[in-house]
This record gives sequence, C-alpha cells and structure tokens, in this order.
Amino acid sequence: MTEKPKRRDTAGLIAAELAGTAKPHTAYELLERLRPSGVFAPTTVYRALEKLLASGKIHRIESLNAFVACRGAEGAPHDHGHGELGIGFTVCDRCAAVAEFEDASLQSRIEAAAAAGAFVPRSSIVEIHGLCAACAGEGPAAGRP
Amino acid sequence: MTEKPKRRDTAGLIAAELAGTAKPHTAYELLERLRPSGVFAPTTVYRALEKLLASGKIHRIESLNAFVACRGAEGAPHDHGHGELGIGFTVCDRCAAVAEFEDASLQSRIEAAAAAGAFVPRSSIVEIHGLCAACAGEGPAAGRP
DNA sequence: ATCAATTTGTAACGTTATAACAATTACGAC
DNA sequence: GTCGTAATTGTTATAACGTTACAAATTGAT
Ligand SMILES: [Zn+2]
Ligand SMILES: [Zn+2]
Ligand SMILES: [Zn+2]
Ligand SMILES: [Zn+2]
Repeated sequence: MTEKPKRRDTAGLIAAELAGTAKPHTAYELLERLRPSGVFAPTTVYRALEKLLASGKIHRIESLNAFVACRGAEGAPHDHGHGELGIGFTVCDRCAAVAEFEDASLQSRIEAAAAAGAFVPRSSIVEIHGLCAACAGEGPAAGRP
Repeated sequence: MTEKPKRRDTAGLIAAELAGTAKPHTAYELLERLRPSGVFAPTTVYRALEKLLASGKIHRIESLNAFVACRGAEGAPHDHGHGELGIGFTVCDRCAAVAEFEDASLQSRIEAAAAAGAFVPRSSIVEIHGLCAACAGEGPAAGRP
C-alpha cells in the first residue's frame, strides 16, 4: 500500500518527472511541470533537487545546468553515493539524451591525474559530448540544439 | 615592437587578465575589470570569450561557470584545439586554483566508455574537485568557498 | 496546550547568458 | 577620395539559472 504523505513531496514529484526519460530537465522546466501540483517558486525546486542529489537519486549535468535520474550504468539504479569518482555521462548534442556510465579504470586514471598534481580528489565530473547511436546514423550533427 | 590595435582588443584584454593566475574568473568579474577600459556590456565580454575559447587560448570550467587561461599540462601553453578529448582540470574547493592536465590514457578510457555505449564523442569535460597540495596541508576542507 | 525543530512557502534579489538591432571601423573596388 | 560591403563593436533589453531572507505551517515532544 502506498503512503499518502501529509506534506507535498516535491522531491518525489521531481523524481517522477525525471524517471522514465534520458532527457535532462532544467530546474525551471521542472518548476513548470510542477506548477499544477502547487509548486510556484524556484526555491522549492532547488531544495528538492538538493536532497535528491545528496541521496544519489539524480545527477546534475554541469554542462547543461540540468538534471537526470540516476540510472546506473546498465539502466538499473545503482547505489553510488554522490560525488564518487569514476562515473560519467554521455550527452548527445543532437537529441540531448544522457547516458550514465561507471568505469573503474576511468576512475583510476582520474586518481592518477590528480596524484600527479599532488591534488586530493573528492569528486569528479566527466561529461562526454557527441552523438548518440541513434543520432550518429542520421547525418552530421547540428551544434547543440 | 608591439602593434597598437586601432580597435580595442577586448579578447586581448581578457587574455591579459587571465594570464598569470590559476584562479578562474567569471564573465562578469572580467566585465568589472574591463570597465575602466571602456567595456560596459556582457555581450562584449562573451563575444571575446567565445573567440578565445575557439582559439584554445582559454578554457571554460563548467562547474564554476568561469574561465581560465590555457596553460597546458606543464605550465607552458600547448597547442590543443578546443574540445579535444583527454584534457582535464583540477579545481581546488578551498582556494579555487585550477590546474590543467592532459593524459593520453584518460583520453583512451573516455573513448572506450563512449564506444561501450555506441556513442560518438566530439568533446569531453573532466573536472576534478578536491584540495590542491597547498590547501590539503591546511586542515580539512570548507565546502566550496 | 506549548514549545522547539523541521519543512515548506513566498518574495525579492543576484548571477549567468543571449537576442535583436544600431553604430562604427576596416578595406577593397571604383 | 568615396562608395559599398563585411566584420566588429556597442546598446538595450530580456531570458535563464540560482540564492537569500524571512514568514508560515507541520511535526513531535514536554
Ligand atoms: Zn548514477
Ligand atoms: Zn541523440
Ligand atoms: Zn589548455
Ligand atoms: Zn587550494
């Protein structure tokens, strides 16, 4: 049986919006979608996003200022905390689809690069831009639409 | 002998501001600094930044919305075009110092991760947050000041 | 019931980035 | 020279992204 929360669960609403799509959504896109549910202020959205980020349920794509649900490497949600090294994303510049990957040897390369500069790493951001498999078949790219 | 440009060389002014420091500057910080030189509008700054990015003279740090001069891996400017795979940055969360590195094996890991998802990479973003050598010695971190 | 702690809401503001269009400068053709 | 054109720069306004400060509501204890 599903519990009906006494308070509105903004984080839950956002998680639901992000689930089921590989397209990132900006905070203001989410705000628009949650307006019918009574969410009217950016603050509310950003607070909920913060919680979801902290719990690892979503990820922020820095180069898009947007957010995606965590899907793990294989489509199944995994249990990394936030900020771990060795995870990354591919971002299609044509259709905006984002895929997540986790790669231990990428992680070790990042740690090695940090070590080479006597740098103590705490988190890393890896975002690969290009064309997804579907879009690569459809002729040359068109910037970042 | 140095050529005196007939037009104001906004890109040159920005390059001069960014040279000689490892601290990233935002577009609006640069605007403030260029105000005495007669630059008053964000547009002007962003246009100049665009050119500098295209020519590889500066890099954009996505996670800070800020810009640093290209210094290459060893402190000497190198000649990568923009968007190449395999370059990355360390970003100190305490003092904001940014260092650039280039790592062929990191590049090959990124290409492999892309290939695993049938993704065609065109550019990559690698930013490692943590503490620089100087700051790591000074006690625990303090968020991202 | 009263209290303090937590969560949510509201309003205003600050920062980052772009769009649309006008004015100026450079430069070759005439 | 001056005309025409392309490239660059300037101006104004606006869009997009994010935070601060504080008020109101909910909760769970005492
Ligand atoms: Zn994830
Ligand atoms: Zn695509
Ligand atoms: Zn560089
Ligand atoms: Zn530091």
